[in-house]
Amino acid sequence: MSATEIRPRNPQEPQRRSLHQTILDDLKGRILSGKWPPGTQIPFEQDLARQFACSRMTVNKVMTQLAAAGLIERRRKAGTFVKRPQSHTAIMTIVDIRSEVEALGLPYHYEILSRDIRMPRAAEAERLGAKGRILAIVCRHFAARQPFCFEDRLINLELVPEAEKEPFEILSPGAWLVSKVPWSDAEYRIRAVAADDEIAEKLLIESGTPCLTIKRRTTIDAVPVTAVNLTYPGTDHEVSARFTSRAI
Amino acid sequence: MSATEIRPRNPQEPQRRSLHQTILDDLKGRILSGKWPPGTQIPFEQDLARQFACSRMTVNKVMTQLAAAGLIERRRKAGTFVKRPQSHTAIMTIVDIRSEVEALGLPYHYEILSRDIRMPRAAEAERLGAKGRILAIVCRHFAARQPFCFEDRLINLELVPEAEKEPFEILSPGAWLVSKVPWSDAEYRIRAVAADDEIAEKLLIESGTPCLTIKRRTTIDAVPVTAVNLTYPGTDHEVSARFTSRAI
DNA sequence: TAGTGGTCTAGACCACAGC
DNA sequence: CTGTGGTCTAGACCACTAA
Repeated sequence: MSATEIRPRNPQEPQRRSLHQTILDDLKGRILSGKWPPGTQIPFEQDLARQFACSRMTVNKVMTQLAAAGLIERRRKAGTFVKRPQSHTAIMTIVDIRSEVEALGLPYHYEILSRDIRMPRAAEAERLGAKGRILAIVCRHFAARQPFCFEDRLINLELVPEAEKEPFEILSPGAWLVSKVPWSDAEYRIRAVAADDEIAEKLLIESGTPCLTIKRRTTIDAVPVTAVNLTYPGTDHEVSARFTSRAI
Repeated sequence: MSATEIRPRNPQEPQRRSLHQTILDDLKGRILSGKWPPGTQIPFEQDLARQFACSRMTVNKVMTQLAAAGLIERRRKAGTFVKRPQSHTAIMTIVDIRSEVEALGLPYHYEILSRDIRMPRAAEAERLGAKGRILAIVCRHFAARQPFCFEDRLINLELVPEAEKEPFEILSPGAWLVSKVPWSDAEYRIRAVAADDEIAEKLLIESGTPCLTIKRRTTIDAVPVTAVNLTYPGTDHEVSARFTSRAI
């Protein structure tokens, strides 16, 4: 009879999660973990359907979601590829207004003030949200020979052990991390502060000058990657952000 | 023959947009426009399938997307309903730290300092992004009898004409707008400033005190709704934001 | 218990971009 | 021209829950 045809799913597999979710989690995991770095070609729908023993429609639904989420890019005939994430700066941007005014080609450099590998102190462990070994870096960024940002960063060495050997000569720690961990979540806390003596000295301003501080904590799948405090001197720096009630 | 059965789509309708997109835009439009306010029950999948002359699977795909986007909420047996948007404060929160410290139940009030209906000046038209009549409101918010926010707001009367008659006695302009226009997009620009004389007077602080300013512009489908400048005195106020590399 | 959403299929046609 | 993604269907079974 056609009874067996009517029940296409295998009844002896109760499957807690939906097939959707299983496939989605699988593919998403490979992308977020970096196992499939940006540019990687993802198998064709037909192949995936065979691998997961399901219909192409089911795979297609997952791929549609991944594409809508911006994790992959699809082109007819060519195939499907892991997308390079638009960095957070696309939606959350630190604008240096003097830089804007002086247009392009401002000479930029930065210097590392200190670099330390250690177990975190209690406050640092709380700040980062992890208790394992950390890399603590303090540095200054300059634009047009003027200091424009003081950076105090903790990096979770258990998640990013390569950071231990990295000299950060070419890329600043932030830029290097973005290249290493392209997909991540971030929490921001922004406030105005009056410069204390240390900050004032480092940023060549007077104590009490208004500054903008940004505390950012970055995680990937809820695992802390890095925690950074950025201090921008004076009133010429601006954070811009954009929130959309979800594009579809 | 079964040839006609093999081609279920009507060939004389070339349809530029996919059926997906058409249905999605339709439903999305009714939700965003407020024609279907939060809580409204959306027709059942079967009914929608009949209305749009398509299969339930097609409708289901759209509904799944709307649900993933947070615009609707679905419950088995009960049906599908327009969701009340979690306000932007859920992802972008202005934290008053003294309020947190003093826990719940701080006495709150606010006062309107000025209220003006007029055509916008050039700078205001640019700030709002619209040239029609505006309602300009200046007000102060207090917590525990201390001023904690100075607000300077423009409202686009062409989009929200009801604001003209609204006394804002119960709800502050911001809260009132959220109730009127639940779904909107927002751009933020945040910076540290030194209080000028006017701000210092209004917030009962000394000139030059660091303050946090937030400029927010709110749009709905790219049409400006309101532009507001918020100034928080001192260093005890914090903006927190959260960015996720897109949840799926 | 009945009815809704949730999932899945096997197959079909189409549009488009690489080859 | 070939193969990929894009779309759509008619129907099936399942899971949950409100009534």
